[in-house]
Amino acid sequence: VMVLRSRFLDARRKRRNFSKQATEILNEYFYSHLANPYPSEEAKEDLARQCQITVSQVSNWFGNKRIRYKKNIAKAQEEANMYAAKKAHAASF
Amino acid sequence: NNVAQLYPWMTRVHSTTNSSRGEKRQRTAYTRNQVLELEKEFHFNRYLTRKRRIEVAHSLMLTERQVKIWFQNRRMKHKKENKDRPPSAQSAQSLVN
DNA sequence: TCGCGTCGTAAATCATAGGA
DNA sequence: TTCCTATGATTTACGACGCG
Repeated sequence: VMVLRSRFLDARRKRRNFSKQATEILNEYFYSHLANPYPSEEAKEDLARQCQITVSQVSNWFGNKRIRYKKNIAKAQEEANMYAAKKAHAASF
Repeated sequence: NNVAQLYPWMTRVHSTTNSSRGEKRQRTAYTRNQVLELEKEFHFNRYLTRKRRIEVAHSLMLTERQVKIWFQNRRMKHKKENKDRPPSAQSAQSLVN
């Protein structure tokens, strides 16, 4: 279909991936709250500060993460196990 | 070993608008013209009267519900733009001295 | 009880970033 | 450079809850 959408005036084009550290912080929170990965407004604000991004971006990240996790449970679980192992290792010190 | 489990949030929640099997929820993409007209209307007034909503819905081939929801979403978008956005004026707030 | 408002999110889709 | 997938943002559509 002719998606001759307004390819102009779209902030999405200036998108930049988050820094590796930011993604790491978000993933650690996500996997350490896997039973209920819905950060409160306050938690989002904390994450936003730590990651140097906006609260909206934190919300977008969690929304995308949840949906994509569901899209491929198997693959996502590998990552989940990885973070669990990492956490366990860190706790052993 | 495998710490990941199937928590309730991981289950589909929207499957279908109603009735029987057939999954896959479809998200209709409004045409450029529909969005253009809706934006014009929004610029005119952020809230629609029942009467105006019916007129707009009919002229754009949308349901009243779709128009109502479009306006609700549009208002939220507007709010977000004027919130996360305005670091314009004075970003000086971190003057802890 | 209706009916429309906000808020937070689901799910699909868009648009580009980034890497082989 | 050319694909192709990963990723962040935006767009429809609801559910939950508030208020008049």
